[in-house]
This record gives sequence, structure tokens and C-alpha cells, in this order.
Amino acid sequence: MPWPRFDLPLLHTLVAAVDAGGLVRAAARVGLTPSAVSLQMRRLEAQAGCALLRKQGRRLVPTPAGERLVSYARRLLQLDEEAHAALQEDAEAGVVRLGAPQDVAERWLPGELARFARTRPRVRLEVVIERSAALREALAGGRLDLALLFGEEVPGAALLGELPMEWLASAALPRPARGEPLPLVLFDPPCAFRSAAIAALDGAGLPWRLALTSPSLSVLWASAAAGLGATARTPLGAPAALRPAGRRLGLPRLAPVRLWLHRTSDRAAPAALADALAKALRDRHAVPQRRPGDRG
DNA sequence: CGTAAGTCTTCTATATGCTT
DNA sequence: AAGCATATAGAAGACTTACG
Repeated sequence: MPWPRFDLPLLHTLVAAVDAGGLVRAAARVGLTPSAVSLQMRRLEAQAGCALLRKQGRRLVPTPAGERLVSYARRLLQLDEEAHAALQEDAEAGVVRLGAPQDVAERWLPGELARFARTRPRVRLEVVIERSAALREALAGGRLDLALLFGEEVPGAALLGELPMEWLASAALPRPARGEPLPLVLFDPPCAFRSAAIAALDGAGLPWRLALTSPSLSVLWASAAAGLGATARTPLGAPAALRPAGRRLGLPRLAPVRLWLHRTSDRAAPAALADALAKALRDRHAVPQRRPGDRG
């Protein structure tokens, strides 16, 4: 057996395969074709000397040996990241200012930032929670280095992932009678979710009315949860009382929204740090498509 | 020591078969 | 029929070896 026993890139792919639950999705994560990933897993099984993955229906799940190796692989990859970061640490002391919408900042970002901070203890992160319009303005004004934004493609922005956009409502909100307008709970404009919701209803010829608008996501969640109206958003961070309600209320399907990583065009100041954080987020692009166990 | 030729490794593209 | 894993052929790059 040649040294080393295990190739780090193969372990990285194994972790991606187990996390993604299949080789096709793993391939997208690691930037290879599915066949290359399949070959990598065969090579890794040869290195391990035993089967690491097995089929379960259409999914691929780890064997007991695979699970043990994944646990080691995570530690090895973490150590690799730390070793790399340690060599760069001296060049990397400073502040990164990152903006994000509230649901992203609360539900997705903390884990990613903690991971980043572990490997770069001398970096201070400043997270700004604002609506997209305010974040765009702050980015343009040089008050942010990076921003996570929902919406359309902008040159220079990196796609982090796609999230389903759904109609969300309390079970207490009745289906409107024929011809009755659907009460909506939405952000003030400009808002990508608001525009998409209204366009979808208008496109389907369904009447609607604004029951409440607010600049605060918490107010929207609480109002919708109380049954004031339906809202359109990703399910990320939605309170438990809000359920996907498109089918029950007879509403048109909504296209998924894309989450983009924008960075300031001002390449000055802590460009290296912002680059490092941007790379860390892009590399993982771990936007949960749908957590296992979630329904519809 | 430097370089050219041969070999090996690993990738993509495409085809195929299995499962749901 | 769609979605997925895998088999195979060929291409590209990395590595090794032989030679001047």
C-alpha cells in the first residue's frame, strides 16, 4: 500500500456523496461529472479495502465502514483547512463586513461563519441584517465587503444555490371563496418575493389584496402565522405555524429563488479576507435544498 | 542535468441498464 | 419516462524513465 493511504480529494468527494445522498448531486458539489465521482468512489473503496457506499432504492447511503471513514474524513479535511489557514493567518487579520437577509443570516449563515472563524481566529466578522435593497445600497456605497442576496443574476455575483419559493400560510387561513381576494402579507417594495407572488397571482387571474405590509420579516412571519394572510418566501426559518399552502389554497406554483454572493466592486481594503470568505461560502455552497424529513 | 518518449492517472462524453 | 449509477473509449496532463 503506497503512502498516503487515503487521497484527500477522494475523502472530500466521499463526504459530499454522503451529505448529498447520491453521486449526481455530489458531482455538482465538487465540480466533477457523475462518472468521475463514481470512479473516485471506486478508487477510494480500493484504498479502504472495503465497500463504503451501498444502494438503498435510488439513493446511495454509506455502509458501516463508510460511516466510520466519513467521520475520519471530516476531521482530516478540517485539519487540512486549519493547516492551510495557519500558514496564511499572519496575512489575515482584519474585518470582513457581510450583509444578509434575516432568514439567511439566522438559519444558514451562523454555521458557515463559525466554520470560517475557526480557521481564521484573527478575523473579525461584522454581519449586517437588512433587506436586499438596503444591502445593495450598502455594497455600492462601500459599507459592506460581501452580501448574500436573493434575486436575478448580476455580473460578478456567484450563485450559492437555489431555494424553493413557496406559498406559506397558517392552517387557520381559509381558502378564499370563488372571486374572493386572497389576503397577502408581504414586504414593502422593492422585494423579489413580493413581485413574484403578485405576478404569479395576476398571471393566474386570481384576485388578491394586501392584508399587511411591513419592512420587518419577523412581523411578516408573525402576521402570517396568526392567519392574517398568505405570504411567499423560502421555507428557511419560517415559524412552525406556517405551512406550505399553495396546493390547499389553489395557488400557482412559484419559481425557485437564487441566492447570490455579491462583493463590492471596490477592490481595496480587506480584499484578501473577503475573497477568502467568499471562497469558503462558494466552495461549500451548502444551501440546504430541502432538509431530510421536511414535507412538501 | 535537461529533455524527449513512454506510461500512468484521471478526467469528460456518451451509452447502458436499473429503480421508482 | 425520469432520475440515477456505472461502463467504456478517448483525451489531457502528470509522472517516470532513458538517453545525450
